[in-house]
Amino acid sequence: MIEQTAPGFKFKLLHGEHCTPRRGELHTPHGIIETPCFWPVGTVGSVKLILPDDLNSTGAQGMLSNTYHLLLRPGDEALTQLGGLHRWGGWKKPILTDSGGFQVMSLATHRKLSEECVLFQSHIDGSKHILSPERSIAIQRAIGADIIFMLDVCPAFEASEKELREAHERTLLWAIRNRRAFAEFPSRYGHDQTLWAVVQGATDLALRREAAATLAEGNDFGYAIGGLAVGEPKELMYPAIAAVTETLPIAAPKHLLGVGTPDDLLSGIALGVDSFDCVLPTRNARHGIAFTSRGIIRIKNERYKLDQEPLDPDCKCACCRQISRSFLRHLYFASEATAARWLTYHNLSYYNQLLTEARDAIAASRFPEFAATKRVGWTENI
RNA sequence: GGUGGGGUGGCCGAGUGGUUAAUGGCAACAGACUGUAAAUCUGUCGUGCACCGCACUACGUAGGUUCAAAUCCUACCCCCACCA
Repeated sequence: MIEQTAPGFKFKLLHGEHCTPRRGELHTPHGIIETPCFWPVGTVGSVKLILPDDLNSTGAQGMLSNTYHLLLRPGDEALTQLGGLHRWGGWKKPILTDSGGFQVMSLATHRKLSEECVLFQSHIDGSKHILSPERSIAIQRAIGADIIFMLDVCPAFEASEKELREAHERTLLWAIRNRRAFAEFPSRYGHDQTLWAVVQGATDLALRREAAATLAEGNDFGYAIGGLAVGEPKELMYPAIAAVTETLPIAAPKHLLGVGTPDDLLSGIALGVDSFDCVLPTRNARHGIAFTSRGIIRIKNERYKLDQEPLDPDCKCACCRQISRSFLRHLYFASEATAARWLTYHNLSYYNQLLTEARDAIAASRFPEFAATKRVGWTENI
């Protein structure tokens, strides 16, 4: 069995040592995560609309939060005084934090990028905040996340060749500073943290391999694949993922940032990805979309007006056990917050059920067959 | 009975002679969303069709003035307020 350790952490590959898909266990100071797994996104320290207990019952094993947003408020000083996010936010399972690298892209109009750092102008009050590899590590230390990511530069899909190259090179240079800062700044709350590198390179396979190979020399505990699902066609996304997972060390856990749809997860798993995070199940829930084993349901659509079926007859979640599509539609149009809450709860439950089944399928060496039966694309569930 | 105000597309509500099939908002219908500036945003929304265009019907009702009217005039109907 392949296993790698770091203070407070262990990643055990239970299946897929020399091939994909992989089935594993990621031991963290806040519990063991069965991989492949999905991390729901709680940008400001909380998954929107969902209480920690409910998040727990969706089957979520961890939560991803965000450095930039928590820097703006409450700020790292307050976080330190409050004892870190685990203590402050009530979520006791593992926490993963994005470094703020995504905001380099998503908030491109609010930042200035230099060789040294990113200067953000707050989208909330216009105040200025510097995010450098050192600052990002310091803030993630203050948050107390189990897994923290290196500050990277995430290029936009439309980025020019030159911008792409710069983002790639800066990400590699910053990796060194990220590691140094991680070594210099101690963890704060008596539990260990682990630093993962972020691989960029857009859909350029050579660039991806180069980034992965260079970063691998740093012997980081885990790796994240960034800069995908930002608008590029899927035919380009999947090879980019493969280029990275093939190049990185087998023993290291690999996270695919910001992906994706249920089908993307199945594809990612097949390519050797161990974990995912994405806003899709939560954001789309608020926008009236449910993911189901038979396709998506746009609950606003008229055809669900008198539909007494549950969202997904095969789903075991509390929503599918208790209320119908028509009632959800009614709640949605009545602008009841519970509509979005039910849908968020269902979507997260659905994602986690899918991954639980995927892990079982991997363990039973029948993942390809399993995945084939689960792919639904973006077809509508009627 | 008198005086004043008002009747606009499913609803509310702008518009007081000419780029008006008629601003907005709501409702309705459809779509987008992938490390969350998003419980947000976009499109359609009188009818018909050969539907990036054309035709028809529309601003209480009926007439009238005018090259041109939701907008001006007359009558009538209805609603609201106040006064008798």
